Amino acid sequence: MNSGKTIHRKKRSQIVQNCTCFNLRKASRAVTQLFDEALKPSGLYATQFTLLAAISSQEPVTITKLSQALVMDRTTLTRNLNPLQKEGWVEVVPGEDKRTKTLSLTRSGTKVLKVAMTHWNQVQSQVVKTLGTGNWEELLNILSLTIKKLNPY
Amino acid sequence: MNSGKTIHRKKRSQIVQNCTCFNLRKASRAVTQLFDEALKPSGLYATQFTLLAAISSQEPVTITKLSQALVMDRTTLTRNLNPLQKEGWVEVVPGEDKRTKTLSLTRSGTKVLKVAMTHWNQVQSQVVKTLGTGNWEELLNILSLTIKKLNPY
DNA sequence: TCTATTTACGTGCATATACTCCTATTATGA
DNA sequence: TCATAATAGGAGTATATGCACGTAAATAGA
Repeated sequence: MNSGKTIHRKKRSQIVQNCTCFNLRKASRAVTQLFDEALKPSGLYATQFTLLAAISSQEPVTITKLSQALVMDRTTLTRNLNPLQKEGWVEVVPGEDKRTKTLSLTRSGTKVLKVAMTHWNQVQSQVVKTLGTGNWEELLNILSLTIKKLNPY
Repeated sequence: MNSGKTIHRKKRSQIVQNCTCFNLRKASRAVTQLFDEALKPSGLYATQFTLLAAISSQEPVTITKLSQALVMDRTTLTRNLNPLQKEGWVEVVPGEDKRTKTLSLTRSGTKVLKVAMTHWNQVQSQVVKTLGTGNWEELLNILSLTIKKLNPY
């Protein structure tokens, strides 16, 4: 026989197990830890690798525009740029519209990105292999759908 | 005809688009923003709601054990507990093993969790509806698989 | 033209995340 | 028993995230 408390405990356990937000964040933590570890030799965190690659593929790009592409708050992007600027990997210059700032990679930023890509390829392949190609494709597809449907921007 | 630079740009764009880590984090940001907004009336962030619910379903539980269940670094959990302790929602007491600390909800913690559950139910339902039930189930399943296969703990 | 609004961005503040190094307690095994 | 190893946890440091509020530049409209 179950006490009322036990029933509530089970209920709350179900909530945690079913929470879309919790499961996404949990999976993010697991995968981020893998990528951070794999990218260590390059001196980049996973987030920083993403930023450099995104800038590389869109430069010159303004802060607001890039932040929307990344589904990231504008101010978060600004702060995430700081360590990259300190390292001399990203150049931030005023745009033609004096309100804006445009981002681009420096030569040294391009270099570190190139090194990081080797390690990225390895860990990405490892993840695809571990999940199985079919599962990985399903994951990416459903994440894209989720972003598309729930993205506030 | 494409220049070498254009080709590289496309390549890097593909990398960002296909990166497992980037897509998971991006989706996490989108969904977390939704849940944070929905839970605002309760005074909880999404992460804090998760923590309270997890403690509620496992109390009394030690820090290390809970951190493993959440796929979260032990020290991260310790720090995430601080605001919850300050608010008087979580009680931290030494365990029988004097090295450990056991976590449990206070009466006030149980109360705020109950209020938050109402809002959680709403936003969770909204997400399921927006994605479509089938897609949502697929998302949860593939996230579970990902966590299971890639979880370092 | 000139004012009001919109847009782009930064800062202060708070929480989230994890690595490294450290202490205290428990367990092990010679 | 006692020294050593293993375990649980905390503090310092750094990055990641986003809200509220404020400033400067561009735009719209009278």
